[in-house]
Amino acid sequence: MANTYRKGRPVDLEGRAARRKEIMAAARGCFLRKGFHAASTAEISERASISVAGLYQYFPTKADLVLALVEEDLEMDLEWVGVLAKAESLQIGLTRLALEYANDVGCGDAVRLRLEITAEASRDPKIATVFTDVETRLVTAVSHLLADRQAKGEIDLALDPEVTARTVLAFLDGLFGWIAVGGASQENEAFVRAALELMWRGLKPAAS
Amino acid sequence: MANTYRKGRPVDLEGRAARRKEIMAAARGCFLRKGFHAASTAEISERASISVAGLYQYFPTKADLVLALVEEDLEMDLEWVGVLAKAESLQIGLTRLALEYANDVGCGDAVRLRLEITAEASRDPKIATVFTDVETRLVTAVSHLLADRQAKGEIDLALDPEVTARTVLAFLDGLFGWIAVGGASQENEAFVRAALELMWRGLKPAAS
Amino acid sequence: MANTYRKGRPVDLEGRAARRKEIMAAARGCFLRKGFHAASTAEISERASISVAGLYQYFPTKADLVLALVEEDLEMDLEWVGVLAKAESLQIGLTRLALEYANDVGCGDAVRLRLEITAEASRDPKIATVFTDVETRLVTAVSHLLADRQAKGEIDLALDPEVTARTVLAFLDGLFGWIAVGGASQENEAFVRAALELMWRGLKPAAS
Amino acid sequence: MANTYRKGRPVDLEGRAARRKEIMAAARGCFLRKGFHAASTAEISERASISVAGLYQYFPTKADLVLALVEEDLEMDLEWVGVLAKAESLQIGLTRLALEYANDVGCGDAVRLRLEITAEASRDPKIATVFTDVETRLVTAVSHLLADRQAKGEIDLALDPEVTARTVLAFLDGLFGWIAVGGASQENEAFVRAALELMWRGLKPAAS
DNA sequence: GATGAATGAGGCTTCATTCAT
DNA sequence: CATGAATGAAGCCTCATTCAT
Repeated sequence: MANTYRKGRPVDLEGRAARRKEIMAAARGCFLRKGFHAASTAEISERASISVAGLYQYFPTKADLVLALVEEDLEMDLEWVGVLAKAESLQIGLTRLALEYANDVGCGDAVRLRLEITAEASRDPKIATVFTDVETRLVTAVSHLLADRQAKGEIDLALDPEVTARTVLAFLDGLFGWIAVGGASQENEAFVRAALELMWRGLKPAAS
Repeated sequence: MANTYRKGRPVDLEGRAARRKEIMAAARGCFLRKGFHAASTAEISERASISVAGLYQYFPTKADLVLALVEEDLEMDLEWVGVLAKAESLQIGLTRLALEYANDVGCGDAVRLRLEITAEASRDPKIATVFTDVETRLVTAVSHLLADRQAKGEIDLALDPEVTARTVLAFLDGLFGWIAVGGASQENEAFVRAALELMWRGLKPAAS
Repeated sequence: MANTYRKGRPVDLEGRAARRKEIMAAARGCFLRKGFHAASTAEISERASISVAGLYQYFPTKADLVLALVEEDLEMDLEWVGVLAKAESLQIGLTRLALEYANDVGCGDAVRLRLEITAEASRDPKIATVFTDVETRLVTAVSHLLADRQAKGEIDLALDPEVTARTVLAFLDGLFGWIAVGGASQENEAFVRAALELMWRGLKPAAS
Repeated sequence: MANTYRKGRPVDLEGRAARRKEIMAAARGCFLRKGFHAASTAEISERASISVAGLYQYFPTKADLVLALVEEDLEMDLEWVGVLAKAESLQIGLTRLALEYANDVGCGDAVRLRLEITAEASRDPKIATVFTDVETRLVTAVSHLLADRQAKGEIDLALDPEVTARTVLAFLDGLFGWIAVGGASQENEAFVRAALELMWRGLKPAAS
């Protein structure tokens, strides 16, 4: 009945997806330790327990692997916005998220990879496209979030949502960047609190 | 007075230093367009109008060339602090500096190179050392600057100078980073003004 | 009469043979455009609408595929001899055949493939064997043809049939080779006519 | 005085040219035994007693090496024409040249390489260009040669020099091709004599 | 019988670096 | 000091082939 029958060995979609993830995880590790250019396909495939030729059945090019990783990484930012939207207040939610981030070792990795991504985006046009695309969506999402919080009286109504969204995002980028490069120390928590506090003084409605 | 006499042909110290600078300038251009790893010594030496072997008489290793560039680049940050110290007010000086920066094309390059440096610092220990060293000095300098301005009533006395210094530096890093990768557009000026304004709301003394 | 009964699912001999031909046709196209070594099994199997693994069920090795193609190609030469044998006169038949050949685009392909075959025959012993074998048969066939025509007074009786057969074959090889690599132009017809005319002057009985 | 002075180690023009020749000789051997595609740069450089990287200082690409060889090889054909022009009669000169060729082992190699070149010319546009270019020059040269010999009464005046030039060249290509692939046997001499004799019957003035 | 998945071996090319001139 | 020449190691990618499904 079904005409989707195809002769021969059926495609193992699950297996392929899993292997793909494995490769991407391995690649993330390598890129993290060496950067996109210094990490070799041999290294990546070894860490992924696959042959080099096998790797090329999942990603037609090293550049494509990088690109997939970049996309995946950038998409994660959008998830934060969703999390923040559900928080009782933006300040509380943001602080919680930032602290969680500052203390998790894996998150430091994510930030360091982001650094490499940003650097590469300023050279490779394809990566730049993906980068700019996600960035635009991110700004929009945060704009809406801020507008929402303005309506709730958490943020000064005089601030333009979009410009402020960019400002906040830039600020967070800088903040996490400093934490990631300095290495996660115990002082990070104090630093994060102070920095967010300062930002918040700029965001909240002018004292009536 | 001291006997500086030396046998043989005198070394042309000036010439050497000049050539060194030329090489570093050429290297900066290459690293900017390709990154530290993707830029080759052949490429660099060609841009510097020198043979590849000649390059090795000024820098024993490609890594050393990178390091020299990193140091030079980071030192420039310290100069800003000096400039800011002489401004009539920190807010005015900072705004002027930031706008100047946002509009200059060459400065976008500097920021993009900084991105590469930061990314590399998170991997190479030697670069990390230089990086952290300059960072520390920078924090100290900005701390003093802030303390100075606190004394003049420009900044809230409740803020701890050192932590605030880090916060401000992180914020500026994020700000310039966003400008650099987005490409210098005309909207940059509005963005910079808004962002600094927001930061300033957080820094200035609480309305009495 | 003989008991041809066989257990299990009967083999679809026709289907197999057809598929084999398809693969060979696809391979011919690829080898033509890239040569034996540069054409990949992936490319061939794609053109043949079969999986790479599937290809290996028809030909145990790429070399075997090449060999099969070589055999098929060389056998075609023998067919010409048959055609020529039926012509009213050798000169007329040969001219007709040559012109037909020179004007057909597909025949240019055949000649170009023959070039590759000859080149490969000078290296690979297996191909050389097939090549020499067919060549020998060809020479024999043409020898008989020539002897036959000698008897009819079309060709000088002083010429040794075998040596002359080789000469004629070599001449035709050269002729078609020049046409094939030069690309089929309208001048080809004049060239073919002139060349055959010259050859014929050498073959026909000395003016009595 | 001379302003051609250049600092540093002077270029060893002789040495470079010699090395270049060595590499080309090695490449010729490899290409002969395996063909352009099957012969590897590793193999070639080993036979040339140079590192693989070193090879790339003389030829920027394997394709360039092939091209250089093709050019060199094709140019040799033009030299024959010069030799033939000085012969007492075209028939004598050609026979001498052909026999010399048929008996020399190295010449068989040259013909086999020519086969590969012709095959490759039908695919690679660059090689095709060189090929066609030399071919054109060759036809012109032989045309002049034939016209010259026509004036001396050696060749039938009714024959068009250019078309005949192509015919003769095609014939010789075919002839040498058959000799080269069959391997140099003792019967070659008889074959060559008979073939040339046949051709000559077609060329010489009609018996008065 | 036919397909998807996997892989060792190898191909071309480039790189950072050295050494003689 | 500066250049030409050379090279081992490595990088990305492809190939012919096998094997489980």
